[in-house]
Amino acid sequence: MKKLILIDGNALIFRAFYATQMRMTRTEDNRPTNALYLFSTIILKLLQEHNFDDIIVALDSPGKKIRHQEFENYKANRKQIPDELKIQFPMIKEFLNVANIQTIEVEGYEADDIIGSLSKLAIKAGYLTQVYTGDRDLLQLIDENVHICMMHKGLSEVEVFDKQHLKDVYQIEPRQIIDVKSLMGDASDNIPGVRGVGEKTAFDLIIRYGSLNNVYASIDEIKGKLHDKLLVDKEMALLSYQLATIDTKMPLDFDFKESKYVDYDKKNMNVFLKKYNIKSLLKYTIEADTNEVFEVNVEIVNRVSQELLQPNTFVYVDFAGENYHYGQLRGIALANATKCEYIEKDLLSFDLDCIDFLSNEKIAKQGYDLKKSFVLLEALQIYPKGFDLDILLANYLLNQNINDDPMTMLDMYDIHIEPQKRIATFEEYAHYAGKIAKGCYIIKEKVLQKIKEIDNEDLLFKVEIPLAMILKNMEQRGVLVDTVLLDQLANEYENKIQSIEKEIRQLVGKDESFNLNSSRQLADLLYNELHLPCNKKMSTTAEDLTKIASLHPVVNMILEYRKYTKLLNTYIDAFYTYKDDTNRIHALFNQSSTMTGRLSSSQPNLQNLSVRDDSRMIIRKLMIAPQGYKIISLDYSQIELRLLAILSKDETMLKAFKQEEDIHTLTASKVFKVPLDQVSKEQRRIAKAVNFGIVYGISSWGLSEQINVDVNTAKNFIETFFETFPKVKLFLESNIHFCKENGYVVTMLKRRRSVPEIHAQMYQMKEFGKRVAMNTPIQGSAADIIKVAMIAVDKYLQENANKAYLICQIHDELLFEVKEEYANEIANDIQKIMEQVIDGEITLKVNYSIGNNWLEAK
DNA sequence: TGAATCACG
DNA sequence: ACGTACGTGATTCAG
Repeated sequence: MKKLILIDGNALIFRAFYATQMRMTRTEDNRPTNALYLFSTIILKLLQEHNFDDIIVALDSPGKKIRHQEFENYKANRKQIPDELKIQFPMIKEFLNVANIQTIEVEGYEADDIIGSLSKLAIKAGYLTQVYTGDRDLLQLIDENVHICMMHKGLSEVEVFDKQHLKDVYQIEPRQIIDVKSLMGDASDNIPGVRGVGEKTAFDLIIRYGSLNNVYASIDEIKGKLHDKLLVDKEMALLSYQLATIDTKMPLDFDFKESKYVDYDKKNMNVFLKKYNIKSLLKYTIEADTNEVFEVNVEIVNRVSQELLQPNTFVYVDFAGENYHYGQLRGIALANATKCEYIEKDLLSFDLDCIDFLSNEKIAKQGYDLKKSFVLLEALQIYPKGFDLDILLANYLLNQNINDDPMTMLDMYDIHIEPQKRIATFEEYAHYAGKIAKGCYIIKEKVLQKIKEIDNEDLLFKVEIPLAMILKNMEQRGVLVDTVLLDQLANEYENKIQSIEKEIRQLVGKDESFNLNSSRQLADLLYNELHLPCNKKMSTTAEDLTKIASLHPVVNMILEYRKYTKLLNTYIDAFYTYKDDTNRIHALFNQSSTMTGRLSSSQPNLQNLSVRDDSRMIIRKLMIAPQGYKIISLDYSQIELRLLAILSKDETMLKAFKQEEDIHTLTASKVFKVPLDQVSKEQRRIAKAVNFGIVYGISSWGLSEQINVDVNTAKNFIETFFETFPKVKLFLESNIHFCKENGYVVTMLKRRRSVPEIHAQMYQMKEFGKRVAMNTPIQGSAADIIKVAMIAVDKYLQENANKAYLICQIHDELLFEVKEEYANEIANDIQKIMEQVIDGEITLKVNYSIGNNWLEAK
């Protein structure tokens, strides 16, 4: 028989709170967690120690109770929930979510009623139900297949009540609990009962007469004071009967598919417990790590043995530095089914057999992070070839939630390697690298099988892996920096910052102890000392400061100060840090770091150089073309909206793009109901925000915040948008639907992103899941397209060798260094290639420009 | 280490 | 009754 565990959530939460109030536990930022702590302890223990098929936690929903209507005093006596407990409810919900436990709350009903109704449904569905509660009321629900597990004291002891046990203990039938309660009342639930009748008398009466009605039918048999008491409060007793009766016929349409229990993700639970500082429960989550540690016999060799210089050996390049363009590998580890060896880099340089093996195109081999591996090997004049799998990229397609740490990747395949010590000996890190190589060798087929299962072979082998090589070349070439201008700007900004800082300190009378960079201190100054008006939580964002700039001269000075410190600290300094002796910057373009399939850039980030206004944009002038070259920039115009049109097949939107109309103006004309040629600048600006909002997975509240209108106006904009582009609405809805059905969404190239949030219990999480479901197919498809474009362009550049080089990608834009004499021709060709990566009803549009530096090429 | 802030698509 | 736009990375403060 299937077994269902049904938990009276609120009863458990309250008990957990009051039981541990004296030894309060807290998060590091001092939020109380005692109820969360004990609640989690009980649930995790229950999950581990009990066999069951389904589990549900029933919760009270906030708001007016239907029972209030029956008796206005109902629960009026109930104490206010202490604040210390109140703030733990969201944490507990988050816990249940992480624990994969279905929760149920229904507006207007209490947990009791939900449990009552659910237990009846469970009987029909063929379950044996165990209800965990601390509330004796629920004993009335006992049935052949419904047992009540009464939690006592520290909640460690559980007394299981079935019909027989109830009879043994109280000598009554389940339904008679209601009769007893209607006589004795319940102070905490504010059920009045009969004054002067307590537990003992109530039970005696019901045991003797069987029911409340029979008590009154036989009232003449009862003598003395009790007789009078019963008569005086007869009405109260009858009302109490109603109040004490748990509703078992709520209109619930619950599908038990929802409550099937699947084990929670230990990793997520680990993160959760750490977040709330619940150390004592970590044993439930790291058990997997400590259980079985992966051990391999790693031989440290002077020459790699022939057995390993064979097809399908896994090669792991061992590197520990921050940036592989500026550091050297320590060595490489090689593994196959029978052997695992590590060779240090200086010895590798002399191991010609191994070098031949690595460079032999005809011997297939596999690696982890080929981009990084190749850069490191090439620095030793070893030019690897024949690598047909990058297991990092493969794994990235399976799960974007990875960081690029091979240990955590292997963890997911139940290969648990002990983390490396911070200070390790040569033997220790060689051993570690060996284990990774061996682990990767072992999981290789499994990973490929999974790639096949989700039909991602083309994406992996025709897009991501070739792209890795293109990115490698791009990073290696780097971007040339104008050092003369760099020095000049550095000087200028330093001076500016100094003088602004001095002025500010003079103006507000603050010495060095006041830290201008501290937003807290700044907020204190502006809002508490200078009493400038603030709405929200004393925010000092540029946006909010601009609003109050006219009220005090210091505000604009702060904005200037912020601007120049930002430019100096984030950009100028970074360029000094990362430029090599040829004045080139080799930023990283990370291929496995985003959830959507985009690239990201770091060390330094070249994808967020200022563009907003002239004074900031000058940063881009630092990226220059060498003598005899030009910089060309090509960018996709409105790629995400164009994709939205293509993917949704919305006729109006497709037509607009076909006719090269301005999409923001079109939206404005529809939303504001004015002719196309009468759209004002302001209207276009708002329409642009609406269009973006659609791509981000719109909410009327979000849009209203963005464009500073009330929620209803924003709502109207959205509705008009959807009326204008009805298929866009259908498309977005179908994405949500698909996501709910499958738990993931896909892009044009079948790239998957799993969206566990879509099944979350917590409202905000679920809403986030929906927005992700709407946005990722668009943003991710745009990422797919530029990747394909980069591959096509690379092919073209190889055919036109040494004329142009890709140097940067900024999501929808590609930058090239190109020989001056070919600049126009090549820009034209690349434009065509980029535009034609997809063929359909409408083509993509690419704009380009040419200049001596990045600023000019924009 | 996380929050705040600011830079980009 | 909630608390919200999507995707990134770098710097700085404060605990």
